[in-house]
Amino acid sequence: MSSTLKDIANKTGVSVSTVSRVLHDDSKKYKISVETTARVKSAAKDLGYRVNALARGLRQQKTSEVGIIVPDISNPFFSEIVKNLAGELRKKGYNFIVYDSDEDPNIEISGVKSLLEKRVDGFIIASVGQDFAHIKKIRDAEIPIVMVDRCFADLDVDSVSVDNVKGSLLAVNYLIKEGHSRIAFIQGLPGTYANENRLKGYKIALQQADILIDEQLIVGDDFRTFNGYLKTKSLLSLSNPPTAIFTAGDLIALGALEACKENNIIIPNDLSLITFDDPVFASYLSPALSAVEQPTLKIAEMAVAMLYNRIKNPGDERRRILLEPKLNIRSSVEQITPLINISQFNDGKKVSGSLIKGT
Amino acid sequence: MSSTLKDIANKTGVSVSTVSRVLHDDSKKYKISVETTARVKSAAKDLGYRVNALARGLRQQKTSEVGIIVPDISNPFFSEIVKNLAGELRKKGYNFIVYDSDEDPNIEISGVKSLLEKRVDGFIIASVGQDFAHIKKIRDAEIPIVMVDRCFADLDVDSVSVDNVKGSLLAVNYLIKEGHSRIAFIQGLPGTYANENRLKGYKIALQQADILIDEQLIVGDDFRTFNGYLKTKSLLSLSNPPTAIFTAGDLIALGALEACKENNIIIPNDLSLITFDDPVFASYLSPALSAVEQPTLKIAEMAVAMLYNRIKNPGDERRRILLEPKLNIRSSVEQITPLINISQFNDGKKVSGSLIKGT
DNA sequence: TTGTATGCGTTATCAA
DNA sequence: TTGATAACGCATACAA
Repeated sequence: MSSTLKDIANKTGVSVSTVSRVLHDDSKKYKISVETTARVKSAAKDLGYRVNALARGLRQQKTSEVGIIVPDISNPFFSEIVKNLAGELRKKGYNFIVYDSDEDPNIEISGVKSLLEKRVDGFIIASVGQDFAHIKKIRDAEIPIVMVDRCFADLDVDSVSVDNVKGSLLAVNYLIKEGHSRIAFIQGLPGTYANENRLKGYKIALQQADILIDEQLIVGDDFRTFNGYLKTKSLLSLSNPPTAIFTAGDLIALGALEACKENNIIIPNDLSLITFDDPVFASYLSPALSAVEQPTLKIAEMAVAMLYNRIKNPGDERRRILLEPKLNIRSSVEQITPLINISQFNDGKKVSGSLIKGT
Repeated sequence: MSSTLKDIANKTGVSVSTVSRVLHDDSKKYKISVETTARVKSAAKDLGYRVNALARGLRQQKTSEVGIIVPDISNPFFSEIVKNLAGELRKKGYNFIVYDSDEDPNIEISGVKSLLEKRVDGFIIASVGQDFAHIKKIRDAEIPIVMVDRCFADLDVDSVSVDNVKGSLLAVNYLIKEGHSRIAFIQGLPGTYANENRLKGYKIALQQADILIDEQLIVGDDFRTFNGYLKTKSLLSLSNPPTAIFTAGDLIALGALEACKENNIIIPNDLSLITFDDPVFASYLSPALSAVEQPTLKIAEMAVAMLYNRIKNPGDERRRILLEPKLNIRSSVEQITPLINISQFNDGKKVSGSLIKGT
C-alpha cells in the first residue's frame, strides 16, 4: 500500500538515490537542483511516502530503538519509571519498545530474545529473578544495557538503583525510634537484588538496636498485593503479633491495608505500617502512609544518560549508581511505649542518628 | 556481531535455503536428511544465531507487532489496560510496542507515524484530542485498528469503551438520591469522546431530576491530578459552593482530595466526592472513594479479539462496543437533607430507578 | 548534478 | 533432497 522510493523515482523520472538524498534533506550537500528537489518532495507527499524502518534498520545496522523490560507495568512505581524513561529517551531521539515480564523470569527471557531479534540499539531492564545468563549474553554481545532498580551483585553491568539498604535503615530505624521492637518484614521476591538489600537493611537496623531477629516475622514471597494481604493475615494471627510491619513494596502495603481492614485492625492504633516505595496516592490513603520514596525521575534520567554514554563510548568503565532514598513520614506509624528489650536501645550507643535525619 | 543464515551455511557447507528450512522446522516437509538437519541446528546454536526480525519483516511484509498508544501510562486505568492488552496479545502470538502520548495530540500523531514506519500489523489506540485525521489515515490505509476507551463519534472505526453516559448517570443519580443538588463536575479534556459523554450523562441526570444546570459548577480541562486540585480549590471558594463533586477521572479525584485536605474540608461530612474510574487503591483512600468502575479486563479482551478479527477478516462490518459500567459505593458520599429544589425530585416522575440498582 | 550497482538478512520461487 | 536466485526497501560507494 505505502509507496517506496522507487515509486517516487518512477513518478519524477529521477533515480532512487536522488530521491533518497532529497528526502534526507541532503539536497545541498549533493548539489541537487532546486527544481528536482521540489519535484521529488511534492511527489513524496502526493504518494504519502513513509520510510520503511525495517529496510532502513536492515541497511544501517541500527534501529534507534531501545528495549525496556519491567516486571509489572501496572505497579505505580514501574509505570512512573517507564513514563520518565519514555520522556528522556524521546529527548535523545530514541524510540522504545516496552515489555512487561509479569514478574516471570521466563517471560523476561523471551522478551530479551524478541528485542534482540528486533535489533534494538540498547536495553534498559528491571530484571526479575536470580538468574542473569540472558543479561550476560546481551552484555557480552556488546549491546549497550543498563539495569534499573533491580540488578545483580555478581554481574558487572551499568546500573542505577536506589540505595535499598539505606532505605530500609531509614524505615526501620524510624520504627525503632517510635518504640517498636516487634517489627515484621513482608518481603518481595526472595533472591532479587532489591529484596535482598531491603532485607539486609532491615536486619542491620535491628542488630544495631540490639533487637533479636525473629525469623517468624520475616515473611512473604513476591511484590504483589495478594502476598501482602496473605502474610499480614498470618502475622496478625501469631500468638505474639508484631506491633509494626515494614513492607518491601507499595503493592504489598496495599494488601496489608486490606487485611487489616478485614480484621478490624486500626492503623496506626493497633498496628503501625510503613513501606518501601512511595506511590502518588500514599498521602491519600487511610491513614496516610509513611513510606520510603525512590527518586524515580532521577533513576530514569541517569539510566538514559548512562545508556546513551555506553552507546557512544562502548569502552568506558561500567558504573553502578546508588541513589538516595527519602523517608516520608505521614501517619501510619504510632509511637508506642517501649517494651523490655528497647531499654537497650535507649542507651543508644549503636544507633546511627544520621540515618534518621529528616524525621 | 550476531550471525546470519549465510554464516551457518558457510560453516556447514550447505546452502542458505537449506539452513532456512531447517531452522523453520521444515526438515520433514522438504525431506532434508537427518544428518544435515542436525549439523545445521548445532551450527546455529554454536554461532548463537538469532533471526533478524527486520529482514524477515521486510521480506514477509508483516511484523506480527501491534502498536499501542495510550494517553498516560502512569494513570492506573491505562496501565491496567496496557497490562491486560499485553496478556491478550501474547496469547495470540503478537508482540507490541507501547507509546505514551502524554495526553498530547502531537505526540500521538508522531507515535502513529513512527509505528507506521515500523510497519506494525495493527493498532490499538486510546486517542487524545478531537482531531482524527491521523486515525482516518490508518483506517484508509487498510491497517487494522481498534480504538479503546476514547474514540470518535464521527469516525467509523472498530471501538470498545465503557458506556460513559451511563456511568455518569449512575454516579450523579446516586448523588441526587442522597439528597444532593449542587453537584459540580470536574471534567477531563473537553472535546474528547470520554469527556463529552461523561458530561452528557451528568447533564442528563440533572435534567431528569429537574435540577438546573449551573455552568459555574462545570469546570476543568484535563484528566490530570493538578486539574482536580486547582478546580476543587476554586469550587470551594465559590460563594455558594457545591455539596458534592463528581470527577471525570481518578487522577482528578486525587487532586480534589488534596485540595480538600489543604482546606480542611472533611469528606464526606463537608463535601461528597465520587469519581469516574475505579483504581485499585480507591478502597484504601481516606475516605474510601465511591467510584464508577470500568471493566478494564473485558475492554482489553474485546479490543484484542476485534483487532484479531479485523486482521483475519478485513472486510467485516465495523463495530462499536459499549461495555457496562458499575457503581461501587463506598464512603465518600454523605446523605444530606434535601434543599429546596430537591422537592421537585421527590415526586420522582423523571428519575429512572433502574439506573441506580446496585445501590 | 545525477545515476548505477551492491548489499543488509530473509523468504520464496523455480530448477535440478 | 538440495541449491541458485530474486526480491523486500533503503543507503551508500563509486561512477559519470
